[in-house]
Amino acid sequence: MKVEVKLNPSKEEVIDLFSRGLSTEAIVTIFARCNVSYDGRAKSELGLGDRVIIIKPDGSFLIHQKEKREPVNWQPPGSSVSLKIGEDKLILRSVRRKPKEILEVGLIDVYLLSYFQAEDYESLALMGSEAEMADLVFENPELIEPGFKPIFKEKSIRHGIIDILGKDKDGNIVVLEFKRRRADLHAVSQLKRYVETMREEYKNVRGILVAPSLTSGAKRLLEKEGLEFKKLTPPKKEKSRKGRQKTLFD
Amino acid sequence: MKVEVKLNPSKEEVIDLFSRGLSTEAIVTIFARCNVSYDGRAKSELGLGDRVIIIKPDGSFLIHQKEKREPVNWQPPGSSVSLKIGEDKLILRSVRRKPKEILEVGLIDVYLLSYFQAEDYESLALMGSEAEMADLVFENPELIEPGFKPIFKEKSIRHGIIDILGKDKDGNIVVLEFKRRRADLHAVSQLKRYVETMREEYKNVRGILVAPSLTSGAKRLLEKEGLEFKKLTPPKKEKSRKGRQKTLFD
DNA sequence: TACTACATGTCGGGA
DNA sequence: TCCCGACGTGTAGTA
Repeated sequence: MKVEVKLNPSKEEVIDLFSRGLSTEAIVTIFARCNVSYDGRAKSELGLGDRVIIIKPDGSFLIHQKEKREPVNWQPPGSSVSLKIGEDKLILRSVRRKPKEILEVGLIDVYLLSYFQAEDYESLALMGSEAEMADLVFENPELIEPGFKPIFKEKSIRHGIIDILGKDKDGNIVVLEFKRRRADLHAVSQLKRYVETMREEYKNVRGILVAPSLTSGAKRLLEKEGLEFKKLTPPKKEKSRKGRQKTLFD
Repeated sequence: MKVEVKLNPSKEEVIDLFSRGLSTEAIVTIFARCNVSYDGRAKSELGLGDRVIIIKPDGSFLIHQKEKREPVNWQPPGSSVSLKIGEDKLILRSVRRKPKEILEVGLIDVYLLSYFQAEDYESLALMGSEAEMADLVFENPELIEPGFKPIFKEKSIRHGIIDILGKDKDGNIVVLEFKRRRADLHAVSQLKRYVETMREEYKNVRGILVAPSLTSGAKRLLEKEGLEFKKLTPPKKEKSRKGRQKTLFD
């Protein structure tokens, strides 16, 4: 049986179903009225309300309110969960070792408890990352400018890691920084850091920010610093593989 | 009835329960074998497997595999969901308008479908943020050094926003940048950007990175740039309120 | 483990 | 709306 579910379970049924879910490497999902305390890197309190609680077999622990993409509280993979019997309620507790973090959920009223023995051997194939932009340029340097020659990819230097380091047709050293989305001040600062580091050792160092667009502030700073911009949108091509996956959109 | 649930629902039952869940502003949760296609800012494909799907009344759409804190695919709040009848399967589709993004889930086998009319009027009270560090220093400037006088908080300048801008006992301008956790290269670059912007107009500008600690690289860059470090850990004090919330830890 | 940087980041605040 | 920066960011890759 892949799924077990109990509506309005008693305390004993919660304990039973929860422990069976845990031991069978299932995803445990709980709909409950609860309050939540967290203490770790920060500290938080959440008063009573109805939430969806998900506990994954890898220790991930999610508490979702009825809005937003983000869980209101959580614990990352590797955390250890336990269910304790409090005075008048059950308490779910998840502990992370390093850094030490404790999440406690007071289960005031459990509306539903379920577990799901999910079988999943697939992982996501994503297209359009910054890495793919850099790969594309490394293979097709003329996308930057005629005569550009990439030399290093992911080149570690004193104060960071340069996406692509190369030379232009005049022998200038060129630092490329890629952004898959509109580049902001942060991106310019990053490029500037790499360029300044290279200039400690070399003359004639150019810095080019490669992105689909720039924020107004990024453009301002880029120009002030004498850095350059090259418009390029990340490719959404599938990486060449033997068996091509058909998509739902086909 | 707050919760409705159906094990191994038929197509018709999926359609019925799903639409009732949507119309009642409930959180809809589905355990299913599915495949997923996404196209928008990036593009992705996910082959067949068992996942937990959550659709919130604000349009948030989450697809969780059995590992990790992060959903493998998602749609943010404001997206519009619909359920279509495909040739041999149901297809869940969520559309975001701007930027245009489409998420499609092919429901091969629905093990469980439920909805949960969650009532929740509470929001998270979090302690230990960077903003609280800055507030603390604004109230207690001597935490930085004797004679420090904070003047502006969240001061917008040409290339960014300075956390705290003030003067030291000798009349030097002081830029403070706060990090609630170990500060890295990025943090130093950020501080350097603010300091350089201020130096366009003023002499004697100091920059101090205020954080619990520094990465090795951050320390290296900070020293090279003549910037300073002040160790400070974010406070986890509750903001003063009338009714103090008792925690589960009490 | 620490460091570095990406992310379909998400989210909130301010102009 | 865009811009800017924080986030208990999480996550992957690498030394």
